[in-house]
Amino acid sequence: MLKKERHDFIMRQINLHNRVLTSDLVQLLNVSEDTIRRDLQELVDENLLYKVHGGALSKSYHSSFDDSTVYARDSKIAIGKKAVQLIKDGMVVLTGGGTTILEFVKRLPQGLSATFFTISPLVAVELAKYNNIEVILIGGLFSKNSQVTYGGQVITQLSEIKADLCLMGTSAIHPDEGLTDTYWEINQLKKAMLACAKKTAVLCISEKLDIALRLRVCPIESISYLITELDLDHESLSRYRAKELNIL
Amino acid sequence: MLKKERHDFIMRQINLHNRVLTSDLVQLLNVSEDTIRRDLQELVDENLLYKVHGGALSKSYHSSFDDSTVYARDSKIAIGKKAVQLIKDGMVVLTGGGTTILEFVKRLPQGLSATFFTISPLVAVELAKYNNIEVILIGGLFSKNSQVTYGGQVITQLSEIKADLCLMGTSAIHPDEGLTDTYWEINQLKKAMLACAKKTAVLCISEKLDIALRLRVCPIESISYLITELDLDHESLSRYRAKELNIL
DNA sequence: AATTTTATCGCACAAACACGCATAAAAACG
DNA sequence: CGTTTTTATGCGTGTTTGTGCGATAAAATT
Repeated sequence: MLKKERHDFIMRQINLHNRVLTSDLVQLLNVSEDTIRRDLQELVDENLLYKVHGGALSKSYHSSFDDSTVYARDSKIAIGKKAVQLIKDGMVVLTGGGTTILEFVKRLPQGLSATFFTISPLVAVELAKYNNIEVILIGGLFSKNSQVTYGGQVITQLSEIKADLCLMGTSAIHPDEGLTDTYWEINQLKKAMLACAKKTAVLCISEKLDIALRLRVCPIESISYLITELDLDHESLSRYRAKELNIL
Repeated sequence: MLKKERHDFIMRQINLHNRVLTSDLVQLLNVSEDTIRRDLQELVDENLLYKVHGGALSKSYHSSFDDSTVYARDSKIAIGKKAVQLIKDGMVVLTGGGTTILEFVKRLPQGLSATFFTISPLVAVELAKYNNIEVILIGGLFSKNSQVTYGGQVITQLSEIKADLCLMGTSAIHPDEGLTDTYWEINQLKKAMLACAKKTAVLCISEKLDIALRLRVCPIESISYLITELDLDHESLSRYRAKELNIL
């Protein structure tokens, strides 16, 4: 392999994952650590990346990437980390959209090998950064509000899927009313998603607890895991703890 | 073997494999290293390839890396503006992916009312910013390299669509060889896209002109519009002007 | 503080390269 | 036709570049 090709490869990895480990590159490219270090140094000289102990970072990662505008980002990161624990190698996972799911995806382990179905283009793009994850985007009408695909076609396709786990964000959850929503189409969509997965995890920031909206998606019993940013023994969760529900 | 024949051979290798090693050429062509080096140098002087230590790379091999800063952005904006002229109210448009298409989408007029099918999640998200555009994302396997959906499911869905216009980016276009590509799946995809649209516009920055890759998508006659950033009377376009093709 | 991981430096060696020169075939010319 | 000029190629020699190895230093981890 030519040096230039190696450089291109490294830059592709960097642009894809925003970071790269020296040790990974050694394996992937089958050259010595010295060579990788020299490559990285040369790319630094060309001002194409930042070098750090153990690997390198994308230049654009720090400057142009601004997700600080995400509402309650810290909570969502905490939820994302917890959700990652549910994912094992070889699983088939179905996800919805939303910023919480996105934070979850960003925190998946690099080497994970799994199959992900998703109705969110943004989630698909983020998932594509993992080499060993197969990503299937479910197509259909694209919703301008919630940035996911919806409609009859989506529901038809969902009915053909059998997933081990479904991860979804939520608009509202209530200990008695269960999962609820405001829009008919989204409601239908969530029902279909639930129906095709063995287990369901709901990702939910604490401020959406104890709220019930107009349309019912499912009772609380249909949910396998509730993941919030709160401690397990937090008072707000007591009424959920009583139910048949794993709380993370 | 004549020098010209050798040059042609080298260019063919480059366009086919994106790269070539000096040592391989020595063997294949049965000449000394010096001769190969001189050949490569001459091809560099003609601006036909990129020479590196150990061999040479295709000029158009910018393909999938360089994500952070859009390559040749100004050209792509110019192309996008031209392409917008083809879009009228009420049209059904099918688009591929890529940075050129994205620049096109960003330049659509605000009030436009139309239906867009797309295989690119990023394009879908961008299109969703227009209130009167209905966006349908075609789902399927998601390609990590080209960031579009592909595979059997996509092709099946495409076969059910009838679009007025198909807009696609391109890897390579050649006056005699037509549209060509390197990957089988993308090749199949483009064929399917062409098949379901009444007219096709190819968006192509000038440096991808006159290049032929391994797999053929369609002859030049199947294309309705060729859109580049060049002036209409630019010399590089003369060989395309001869064909049945609208040049913008 | 001890241990492991990652970096840095100098060196060695092979592969790739540039340059001048020699040769020979092809082309141009009287 | 013979001579000169041009072009194309290969060889020898010295140089540069790319890569890996070992020893040592620095950083992270325990």
